[in-house]
Amino acid sequence: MNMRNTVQRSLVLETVRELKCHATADEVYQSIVKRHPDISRATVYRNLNLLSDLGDIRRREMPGGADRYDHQCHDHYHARCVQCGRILDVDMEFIADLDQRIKDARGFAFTGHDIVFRGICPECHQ
Amino acid sequence: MNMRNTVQRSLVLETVRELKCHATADEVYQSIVKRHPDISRATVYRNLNLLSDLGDIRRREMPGGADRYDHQCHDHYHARCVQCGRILDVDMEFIADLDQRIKDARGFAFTGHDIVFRGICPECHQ
DNA sequence: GGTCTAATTGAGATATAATCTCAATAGAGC
DNA sequence: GCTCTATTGAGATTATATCTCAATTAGACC
Repeated sequence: MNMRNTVQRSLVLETVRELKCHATADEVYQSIVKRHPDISRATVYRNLNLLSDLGDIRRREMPGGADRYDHQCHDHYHARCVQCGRILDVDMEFIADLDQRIKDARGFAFTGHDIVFRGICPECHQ
Repeated sequence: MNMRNTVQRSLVLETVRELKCHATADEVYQSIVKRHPDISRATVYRNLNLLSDLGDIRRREMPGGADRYDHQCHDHYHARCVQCGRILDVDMEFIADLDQRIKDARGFAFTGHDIVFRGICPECHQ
């Protein structure tokens, strides 16, 4: 399977990088469609998936909301405002050995973990 | 606003308790509809929300999947099989002071956190 | 540059999760 | 039993994401 460089694929990658953090697929689409009105949502979704698989960007599945796409691929934690849904990076060291603290894995083969803090963001509690 | 005891509300609560752990709204609905074919999905969703607000059950929003409803209301962590989507409880002490380790809260008022481990469950890696 | 071929795209249908609308129903207080 | 209004059922709607398939096009080869 020979991968091709397409205008659309480049646009998706550039846009995720430009939007900096935690853009949803729809935000990426809305941003691209302003300059390229013919791009299809399906193309945006397809390329977000492909670029995530390639490791160029990282998909962050969020509890209670749409998936986010992050130009930062390193492991880090997030906070979500329960009022507006905004996602912020959390400034905290990554706990690499957290799964070692599990007392009984019951045959589960762990590959990673996510921590999402809940709270109210400054904008929301006025 | 006087809350009423309805057959449907009782069924939803009982069913979440019977299904023990992590049932999705659809699983609750499918379970009830066998004996009460006239119940509406909307009623199940409405009551799951109401009972969660009352604290009788607890909603667990899961990254990459439907919300789960838990008869156990205490804080604990979960693991999700990235192949089949199954959710399991994790046997690990709850880290009550985790949000104290955040270096810069940037005005965020934290109310809690969720940890979801990723991995492959025993059934899936055969 | 022209041709070939399969990867990719766009448009729209489909799937899934959840909520909303509104007329009909039925708890609960009297 | 009567009344009031919370609640329900049916179906429409919204949001998120994927799938289908014919048309397009990137890249290889000449």
